[in-house]
Amino acid sequence: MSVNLKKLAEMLGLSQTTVSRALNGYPEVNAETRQRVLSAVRETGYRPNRAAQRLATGRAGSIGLVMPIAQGIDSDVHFGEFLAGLGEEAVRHDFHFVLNPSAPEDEEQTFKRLAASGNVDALFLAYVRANDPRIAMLKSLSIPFVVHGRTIDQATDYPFLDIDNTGAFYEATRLLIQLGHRRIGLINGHGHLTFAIRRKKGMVRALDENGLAFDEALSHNSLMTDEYGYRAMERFLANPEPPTAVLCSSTVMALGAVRAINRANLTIGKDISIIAHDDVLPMLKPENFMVPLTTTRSSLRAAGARVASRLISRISQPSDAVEQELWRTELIVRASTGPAPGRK
Amino acid sequence: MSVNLKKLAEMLGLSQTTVSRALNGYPEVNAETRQRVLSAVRETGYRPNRAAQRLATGRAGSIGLVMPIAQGIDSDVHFGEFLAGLGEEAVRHDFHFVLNPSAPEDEEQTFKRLAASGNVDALFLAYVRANDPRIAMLKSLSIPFVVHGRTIDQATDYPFLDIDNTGAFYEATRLLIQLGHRRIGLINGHGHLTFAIRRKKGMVRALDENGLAFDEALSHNSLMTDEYGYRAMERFLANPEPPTAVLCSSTVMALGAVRAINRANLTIGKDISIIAHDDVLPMLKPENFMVPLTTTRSSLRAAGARVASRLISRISQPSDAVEQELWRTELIVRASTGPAPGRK
DNA sequence: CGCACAATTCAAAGCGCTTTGAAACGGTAA
DNA sequence: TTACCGTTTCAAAGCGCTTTGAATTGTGCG
Repeated sequence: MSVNLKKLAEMLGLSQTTVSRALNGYPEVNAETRQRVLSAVRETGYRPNRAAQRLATGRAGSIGLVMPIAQGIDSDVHFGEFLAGLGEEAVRHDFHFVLNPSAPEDEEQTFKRLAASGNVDALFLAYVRANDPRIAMLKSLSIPFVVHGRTIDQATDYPFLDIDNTGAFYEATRLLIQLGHRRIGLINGHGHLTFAIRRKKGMVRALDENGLAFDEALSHNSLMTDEYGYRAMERFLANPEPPTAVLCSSTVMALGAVRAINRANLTIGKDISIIAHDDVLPMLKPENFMVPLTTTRSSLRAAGARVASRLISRISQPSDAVEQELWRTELIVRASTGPAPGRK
Repeated sequence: MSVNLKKLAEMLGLSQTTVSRALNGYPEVNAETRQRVLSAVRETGYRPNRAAQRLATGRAGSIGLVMPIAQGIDSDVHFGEFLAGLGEEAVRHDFHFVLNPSAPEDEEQTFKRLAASGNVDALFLAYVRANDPRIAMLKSLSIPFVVHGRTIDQATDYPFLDIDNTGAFYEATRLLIQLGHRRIGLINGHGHLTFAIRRKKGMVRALDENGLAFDEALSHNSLMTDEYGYRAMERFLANPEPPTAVLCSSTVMALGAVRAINRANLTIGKDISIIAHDDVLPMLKPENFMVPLTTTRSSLRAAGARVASRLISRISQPSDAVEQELWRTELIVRASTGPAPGRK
């Protein structure tokens, strides 16, 4: 059995109160006493029991997140990358996560349970859908939270961090149109997720402004993996009027799309242009593609770190301010975009 | 403020004891009483406070893991995939994780803290090194743990789950040799990690048996990303005597290697053969490569699920049995391997 | 010399739950 | 009737910590 406060106090001939205060940096403790306590801690390897601490203070030093997972559901690299960002920041404040795996259909329940459990000080929500009931629920929970992304049809009167998805794909599409492209495909994430909806919106807007129509036959929605990227592109290329350019919602999907293009013996940047959204995944850099990829960029990891930081500061100094951030993305032109074929 | 046991008991005109027992399925509670309690719980939305529960029982319902992360350290897809496996299993038992981010150099400390905190019932260790001090530490901690991987120079008298890395790369190398390859490169993970060491060992053994020598100039160790795969392959190809075949420790690295090969205008499976270890990452399937990849396969996610399952059963029924599992890998031949050039 | 006051320290209550040991109750055997 | 028993319920202790309110000591000053 390891040492606890009581024993430690006995050993030192002090009361638990004093020892506790010495450890938690209260000013009313004699400097010398504090030193004695600290060195005793070092000798015995004493660590406060977090559960007890939590019960006593009500604070947990942890951030709760729901991890969407179930048998048969593929893991998402993007989730991992975001987590890395959260972690990077949390480690600096000695916070940890309570990762609650949950089947997607139980998520709402899981959130409730997590909040009520007293296990976490704050919650974090991702994979936002257009009209997401989980947000109303979070608001009712009286525990700080930050949403990554934001709803569409609903009032956005809650703290969030989102990137300007509409703007990103608007700019990207505009660039393609300027380059003379008229038929542009879209390989997107799941259609019920708001980032996907907004990206499409941005694209549609740019098309509209130029008198072009969005062609549903050149549109794909799915989990963002290499494989779906490949299949989507393959399908596009089989179209009687194949696109001369394609927008991809992730470099992971772009990977598959590129493969399909190569297999069709087309040249990227010449026969067909491609722009992908780059979440800055370390394992897959756009500049390292055979033909370096033009991208709209925004670091997912940085977003994670920022969310963690906001959550943590919100915990230490509760406030009702509804912080909202909308990050711009960068449009970085590399070799995968070029003038539409038969033009120049 | 939400309902707690005391209030609930008052409302029902029962003692806390009875309510608690009713909820935890003790037999000595009148069936009717139990029903009353359960419906009251439903109405009030009562959730037991986990911290209190934990303090009282000493059990936490959670698995602790240390997430190696820090600013400037890239996240690892493989970690995410393993986590997905852990999650898949944990969700079925209503367990959750305490994810403690930690800078790699603090990991030992973090483990200690985690164990002492009372926050977790079990620990999990990955990224094992040849002679890993963390294992001795875990053993001294008197908390169940499972290691993913296993040490090399140390006695392996602790519970682990590992795959037969040596065997995997031994077989793979043998296949290449049978196909006539004499110069084989190795693109591996970090050199201090045991899986990398063992894979190299397997390769060396097969070479040895055929009178071939391992050439350090055709060997690369690093984090397993696309980019390093590319650079390594590029370097190999610049060698005065480039390899005719290459072994990759991950499909992610293979991705880069393939790119380098393409860029050099060589044909995979003809000019150069490639075999990669496949962790079954959903975002990157070997059969979807331009030239489908021959692989040694073992699902990282399945390993995660298995580790979780063992950890959980170990928690519910403590035992001293030291379970050890060594999973065989499958060698799956696809189009990326062919006879050595100038032979056949 | 005695009192007010700051500096330290302490005992005890309380956080919300589980669990031990005892009590209450009706029924049954003696 | 009394003793005994199984069933069901309860009061109270305790998990390890924080925090409140009081006690103790030392100091400066009138």
